[in-house]
Amino acid sequence: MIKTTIDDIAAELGLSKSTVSRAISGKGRISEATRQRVQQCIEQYNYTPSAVARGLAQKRTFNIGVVCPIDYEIFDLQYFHRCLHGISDVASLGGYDILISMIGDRDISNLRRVIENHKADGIILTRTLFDDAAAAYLKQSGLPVVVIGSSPDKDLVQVDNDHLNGCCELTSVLIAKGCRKIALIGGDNTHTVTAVRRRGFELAFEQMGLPLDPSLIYMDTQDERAVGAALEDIVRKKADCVICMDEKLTSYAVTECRHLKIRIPADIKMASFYNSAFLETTTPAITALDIDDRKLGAAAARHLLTMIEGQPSSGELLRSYQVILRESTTLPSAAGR
Amino acid sequence: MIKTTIDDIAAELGLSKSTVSRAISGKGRISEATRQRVQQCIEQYNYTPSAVARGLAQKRTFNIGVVCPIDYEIFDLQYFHRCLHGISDVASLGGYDILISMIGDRDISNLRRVIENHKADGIILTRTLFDDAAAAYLKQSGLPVVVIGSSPDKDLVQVDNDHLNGCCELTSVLIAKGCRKIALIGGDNTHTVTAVRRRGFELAFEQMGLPLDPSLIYMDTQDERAVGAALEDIVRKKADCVICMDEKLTSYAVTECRHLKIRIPADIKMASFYNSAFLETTTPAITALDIDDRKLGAAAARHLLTMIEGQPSSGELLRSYQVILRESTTLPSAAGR
DNA sequence: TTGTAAGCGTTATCAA
DNA sequence: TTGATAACGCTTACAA
Repeated sequence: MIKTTIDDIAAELGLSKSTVSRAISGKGRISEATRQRVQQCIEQYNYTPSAVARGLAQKRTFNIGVVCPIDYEIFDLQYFHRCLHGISDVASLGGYDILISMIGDRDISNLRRVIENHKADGIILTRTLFDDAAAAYLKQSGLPVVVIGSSPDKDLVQVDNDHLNGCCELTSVLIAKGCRKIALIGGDNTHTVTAVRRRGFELAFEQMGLPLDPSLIYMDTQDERAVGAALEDIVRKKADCVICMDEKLTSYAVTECRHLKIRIPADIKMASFYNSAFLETTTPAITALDIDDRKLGAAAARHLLTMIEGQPSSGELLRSYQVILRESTTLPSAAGR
Repeated sequence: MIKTTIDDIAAELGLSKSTVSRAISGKGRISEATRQRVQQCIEQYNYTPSAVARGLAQKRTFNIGVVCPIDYEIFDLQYFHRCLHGISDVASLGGYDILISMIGDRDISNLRRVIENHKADGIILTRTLFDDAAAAYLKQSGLPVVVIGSSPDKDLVQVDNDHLNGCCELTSVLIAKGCRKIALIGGDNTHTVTAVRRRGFELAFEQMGLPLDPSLIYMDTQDERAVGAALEDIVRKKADCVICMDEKLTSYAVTECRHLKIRIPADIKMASFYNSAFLETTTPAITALDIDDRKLGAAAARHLLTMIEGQPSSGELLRSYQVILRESTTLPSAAGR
């Protein structure tokens, strides 16, 4: 089963291969008659052009690279998968495929190989860290790069959800519901989004002109134990609400409340700055900020393709979030159920 | 920043590009002296060969395609991610990169594009369905294909964990612990693994020479409601143990038990045919069959690379599973905690 | 509108 | 051991 090439088609039709090429790509003037003939012959012979050859001729690969951190946990994976979905939608529209590079925190060899071998026309980073080895490497590579999330490096094109205003909005809603002593449990300090979420939280208090008790902010609480300790402290301080920065922390907090016999929302209200399926099925369901990760991925891919075409891009801040209110923050009066 | 090519290196060194090519690839006889000179020059100029050009010359892409079902749920994603990790390990050793095709149940256009444009040298399928559109398409494509899991199509090279014996072993352990009325809750009937797991369950009874009550087998219970209904039925029939086929079903079952005030393991024991981090943190921790997905991915990639090199492969059945006993199946006598 | 021919950056064949 | 030279399959000036 030897592959048919553009020469075969040209020979069969008695045309030159440049004519066939033009008929396929639609570039350059071509009579409608021959274009039809070519089209028909192509289908008959089941001819499909080689992307490799085309790539060599056009100095392109028609691949976009997506970096997948090897240390992604179960919760991150859903985010990643949805981003990928959006990226894939846009990429395939442009005739691009997706090349995945799995990288560790320090070992970015898979990414290097892709860049060095010129196997992708651009790269998307689905998260950024402070002191990000991948981001630093990509920057000096000169290839078009889009990061999803906010990178400390403002030279990189960024596509992000407006976490600042989203978190501010959710916090404001809780304040409006009467919460005054709101605690915040924050995760990984090396992730840039952590800082933004904290800022959004603080912003809500500033906008409402309310005092904020800094001792109610718990940062870098990564594991179950840390969350448990924070929660005990929070209860001791008689906070009326606790917000966790992501669904992992929230799940820890819910479990911990169960252990400590703290009732949600009767004893304390709870909310999450990142929604997930888990939060709607748990008892009680948890109020959360919902973000459309697929849109985020699609936007990133769109910007990357633009840059690959040679046009500049300045990134984008998407407003595709919404506050979803659930039982965990119902008012005391309505907490009869 | 114009890319340096093999010609530049050749010119700089006063060699022909074929010599340089040989020095790099190591193929053909070359004096150690020139090989060193070339090596040094390459590093100095920071030259890296174009994979596209090499691909065209060798009629290869150095990509392996991995199919990612778009409908993967949160639980599947962890399995997929670990497979991918193993695939990536082996692929990068062979100088290959990973091309991801996201496909729907029926819409395999992203996969088709990869195949038609000849963008991958082989494909790995991480799951198979009965009546699998992707598998059928790949088969007729003629490209090397490895499926992870057991496909009904025996023409496809399969790499799988030995679910049959694994599930049989877990079931046997439970029987040995004194369980007699063991119920089985099974998931998606369109997934081939579902049938294998059921068979392993039955096998344990046959091997022990014990009767099996078919009415305790609940198949195709996909959602929470179905699991809940099954569980109520199971309790009514006074089963002493229930095995769920995967961690999603198990999580549903645990939640349902909580609602129904059924205590695990005091009232009923519980186990899962697929382990996950979730099962060790839940209360109580759930006995499960642990499978090394990363090894599975690595094995699949190894077989695929072999096939790409032109050698035949007959697949592999890995025994990398282990039964992990946890609280959910402790004996009544020890259930004091 | 179509054809010719020169790339694109490698590898492979065959001489030297 | 090295060097010409012809592929590999496609695109794209430039010519006809």
